[in-house]
Amino acid sequence: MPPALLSRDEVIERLMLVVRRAGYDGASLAELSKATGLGKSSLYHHFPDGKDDMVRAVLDHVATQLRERVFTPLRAPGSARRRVEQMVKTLDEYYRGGREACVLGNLVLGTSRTRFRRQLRFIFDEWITALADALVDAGLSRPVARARAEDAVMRIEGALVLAGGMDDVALFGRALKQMPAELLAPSARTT
Amino acid sequence: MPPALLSRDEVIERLMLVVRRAGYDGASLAELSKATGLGKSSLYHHFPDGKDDMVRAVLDHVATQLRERVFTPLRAPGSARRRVEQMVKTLDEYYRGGREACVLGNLVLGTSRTRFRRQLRFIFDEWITALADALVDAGLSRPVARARAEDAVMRIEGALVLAGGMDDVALFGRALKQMPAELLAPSARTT
DNA sequence: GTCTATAATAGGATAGAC
DNA sequence: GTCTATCCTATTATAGAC
Repeated sequence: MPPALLSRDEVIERLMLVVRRAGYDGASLAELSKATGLGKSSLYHHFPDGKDDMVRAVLDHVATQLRERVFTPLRAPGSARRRVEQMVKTLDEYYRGGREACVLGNLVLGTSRTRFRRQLRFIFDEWITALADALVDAGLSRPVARARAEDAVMRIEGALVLAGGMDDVALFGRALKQMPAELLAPSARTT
Repeated sequence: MPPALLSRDEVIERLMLVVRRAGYDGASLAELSKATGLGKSSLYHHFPDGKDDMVRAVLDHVATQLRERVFTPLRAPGSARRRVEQMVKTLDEYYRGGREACVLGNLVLGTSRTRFRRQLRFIFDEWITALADALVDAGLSRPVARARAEDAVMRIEGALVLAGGMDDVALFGRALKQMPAELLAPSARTT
């Protein structure tokens, strides 16, 4: 936002890095200020409603990024398996192999869930729907595809929590690795 | 702790209810005081190091409860399937069908992960190990049992996050329901 | 073992100069 | 659009009476 300094997107990107590490309750204005290089007053200039505004912007930004980097590629031409593998690769990079937490998960927990309910719900639903669409392309029935997509998002969130709790990023890597096969297995018993 | 009022365990139980809803960063002394009916000074009397002490006590309490209600039953005599189903039932009650968050997950996220690293890691590991032992009893190889147990804990944590984020507890119910079958399926492709 | 009172600090937010 | 200075409230923590 400052002419010659960071663009609005860059500012929001830095806010996002704080929020995904500390969550809503743990992200202080002091930290957000430090991370962006903007004084508190400058932050209020760009985000008049304070932290809530900033986090809303972060969620908008995350939604946009997910659309560009995950949802749209999931609907691109090419084999469904390729597209799912691409999603896994992108997530592995975004979460730095399990070392970084999820903004969404961090906002669901703590005291902030109700504050951002609509946005959170919408993003999760978009994600699940995009993934389910790819699985339908791969020949699965709509209900099976939806159930598996929900399961995949669950696992990703859970894998990040467990990898953080066990201090073992390998858990996240393994969960990601087996994801394409489990999502695309011929429909039978797995719901 | 107060003679004639709440026992120490009851106090800690109430602290736990606050922590699992608000997390470390979102749990203020004012709330913890209100939830226990003890003034701030009384809380400091029982937990001299303040919030950190309280949360450590909460984690000890959670570990004890899990041992009594989950880990020990997982190793009791009887069919492995029964024992896994019992775990699922207990978890469903504890998390109130997905309406309540997980203390552990809430402490992994936010800024508190490093503070309670050891305890978190230990509890998750105990849980996974107890579940894996039951699966070995059911005839699975040790590595398959371990991998599936990790996957189950992941799913539980992820299901709570996603159910919270989507505001749809049915997601949690479904995840739990299919858990016994997935854990106990004959070993083949599912790792 | 609990309380009231109080201190000390951090957090969120605003005013006004530049 | 950013800054310094300031305000107010909440938060953590302690002192000391009962």
